[in-house]
Amino acid sequence: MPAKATTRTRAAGKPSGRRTGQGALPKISAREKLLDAAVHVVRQKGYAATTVDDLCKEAGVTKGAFFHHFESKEDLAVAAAAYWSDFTTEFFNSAPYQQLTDPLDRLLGYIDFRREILRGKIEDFTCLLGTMVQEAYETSPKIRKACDASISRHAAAVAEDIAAAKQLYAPDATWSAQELALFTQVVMQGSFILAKAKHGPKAAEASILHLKRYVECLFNKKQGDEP
Amino acid sequence: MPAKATTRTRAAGKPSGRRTGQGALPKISAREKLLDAAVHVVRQKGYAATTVDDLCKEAGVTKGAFFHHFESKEDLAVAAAAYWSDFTTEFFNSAPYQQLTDPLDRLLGYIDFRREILRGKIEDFTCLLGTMVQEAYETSPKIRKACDASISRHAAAVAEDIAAAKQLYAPDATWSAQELALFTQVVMQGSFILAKAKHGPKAAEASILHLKRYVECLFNKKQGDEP
DNA sequence: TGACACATACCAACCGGTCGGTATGTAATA
DNA sequence: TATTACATACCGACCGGTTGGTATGTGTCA
Repeated sequence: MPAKATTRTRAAGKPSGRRTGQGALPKISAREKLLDAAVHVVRQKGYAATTVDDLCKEAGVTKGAFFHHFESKEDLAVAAAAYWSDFTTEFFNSAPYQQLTDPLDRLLGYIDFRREILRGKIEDFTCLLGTMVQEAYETSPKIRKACDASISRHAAAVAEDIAAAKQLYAPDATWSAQELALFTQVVMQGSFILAKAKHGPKAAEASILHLKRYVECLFNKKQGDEP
Repeated sequence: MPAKATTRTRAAGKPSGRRTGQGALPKISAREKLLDAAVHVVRQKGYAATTVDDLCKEAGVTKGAFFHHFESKEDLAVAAAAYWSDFTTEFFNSAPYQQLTDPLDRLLGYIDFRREILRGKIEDFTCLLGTMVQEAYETSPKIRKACDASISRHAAAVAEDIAAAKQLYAPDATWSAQELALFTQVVMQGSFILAKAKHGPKAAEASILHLKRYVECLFNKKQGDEP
């Protein structure tokens, strides 16, 4: 029952554009509904296999609305990458590990957190950017660049903590914070592919644990076993 | 003129089935030409975006030939996964690092080798399986299973060396050879995604170097810096 | 009243797959 | 050896449904 209520809140069809200011239902535009739909459907079926009609159906809008807000399917993909980037930035910024004061704790907390959120359906925890760039890197430069920008943005945020931790605990190490941050993203993206191949998150979780152990190794932490 | 001659040799229509035993031209069937085409085109455009006509054109055969050898596009994808698996198995089995006698040397040689072959066009060094499973894990169970089987086959080969190295140099370690082998594949697959996003292999190379450093760490090797 | 945010109706190109047919090879029979 | 019978490999025109995209209508709000 709570589930149904939650869904209805912003899903169902007709009386969509009600109430501008007052109290409830801040109104969700067709544009945002389509972006939400893209985030869900593309992660499930892939970009090329997702049709404009699929997205309209999922969003509960018509094709007219789609092409009113987006020039093309490719245009929507670019917008979805930015939308996803904003969403995940907010998501990780408000995650519990951000409260930790030590940058190395925060980094390890980030890695733990990424492992912990591997729950539920695969299309709900995998990454939109990795999915899209894998398909479109060659055929659509715009999508490729949008995905690159969003991945790099997230990596840069991780790199900040890495750089701070390095200055504190391993100032003379030869590796760079930038590259290590990208390596964390490599492990995440690779984990998603393994999760898809094996239809479950187990191998992905184990891989992220390996990543954690590696980071601890780089910072000369003792082999702390705490799953 | 040589170009035309070369193309004619195995492409053009009529006198296809010549010479059974004698000297030259062992004859390449339409089936194999289509599998080769799939390996190339799917890695470039993705599975869903690759049309049957694309593959026929690339292979220089007609649609009739396609559906004579394969029941469907999905059927070809499954066959291509096995074809790819056979090809890569042979490829890695005959790689130079296999000559090394120490299993840990062989493992590190494998990782170096995987980094070294990140050359040329992206679609020529990325993995068909990762590309296909990313798109089809949910929509095509057959393709998903075929990709899983081929990835697992390769991982199992890597796991053999890891297990042997572990017995020799780290018999009491808590990690399993199986999981570490899967982790190497996670790093490879993730590296390909980063290479696609950044349109170049640099970040991928750096990540595979991190993987090597991690393996050295697990085996208590000193930080050997030798790019 | 005009700009905006949609909905409806529609199209041409394209896609996976089918189908009738041909060319060539092969094995049995006479 | 010639004939028949059948199998394999392949061709390419064709089909119906789908796809991204367009043209046009309509209600709402400033």
